[in-house]
Amino acid sequence: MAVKTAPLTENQTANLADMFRLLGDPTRLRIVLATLDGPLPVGTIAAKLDLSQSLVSHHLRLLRGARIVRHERKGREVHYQIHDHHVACVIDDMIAHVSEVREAEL
Amino acid sequence: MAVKTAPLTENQTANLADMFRLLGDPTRLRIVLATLDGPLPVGTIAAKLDLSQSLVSHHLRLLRGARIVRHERKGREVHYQIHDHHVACVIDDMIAHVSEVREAEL
DNA sequence: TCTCCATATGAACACCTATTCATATATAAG
DNA sequence: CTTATATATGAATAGGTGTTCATATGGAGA
Repeated sequence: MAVKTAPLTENQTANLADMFRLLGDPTRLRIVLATLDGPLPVGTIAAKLDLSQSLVSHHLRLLRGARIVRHERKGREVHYQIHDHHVACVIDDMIAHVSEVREAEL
Repeated sequence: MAVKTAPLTENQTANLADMFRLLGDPTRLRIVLATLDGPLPVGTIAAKLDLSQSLVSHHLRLLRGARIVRHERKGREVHYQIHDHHVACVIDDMIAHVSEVREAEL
């Protein structure tokens, strides 16, 4: 199936690149992957990934700004989860692609 | 639909991040988007996007290494196109996501 | 109020990388 | 072999950013 590609505006291209760029850092990507499992407080994410609380918070701020994750206060904690299932799909597709490439290599 | 996420190995996560990172640069993304239209020689891509030949070549090298694009010699020219339709799908999904987000904002 | 805990934020630095410029390689034609 | 065109490559640099450390903010309980 050929893909129809209507030309994107400059802003659309920039937004698109931003999304990819934010997912392009290994640490940040690990954080995003962690938020796929469900709403998790910042401290739990940091502990699970063995990262400093500050670093996780910095990254979550960026991810929040791009609407890759959503947050919700629960008492003193702030729980983060993937923003929507569309973002999750994009990530899953890329995982599938990477897997296929690896298979083709072997 | 909830997404089942089998934990990825360190290498898989790194590969995944690399794919996203390569698509995360605006200039490189524009080049990738251009290759969606079909096999194009380097010079044509450079001209169409108003970029230097050297810059385009550098980026194509990286994209080739990650199997995001494929190349084929045609006489003196080297034609580039998107590597496979799976990569095209990932990009289209992200475009759709960005579009949806923009709509939700207005 | 004060204290504790969880998270956010600001500044500073070190590293990475996108870009440019110059040059090399490769293919085709005379 | 020489010339011309198309692409690739190497080095150098300027700007961006991921990380750390220190500190601030904010909610919960006494």
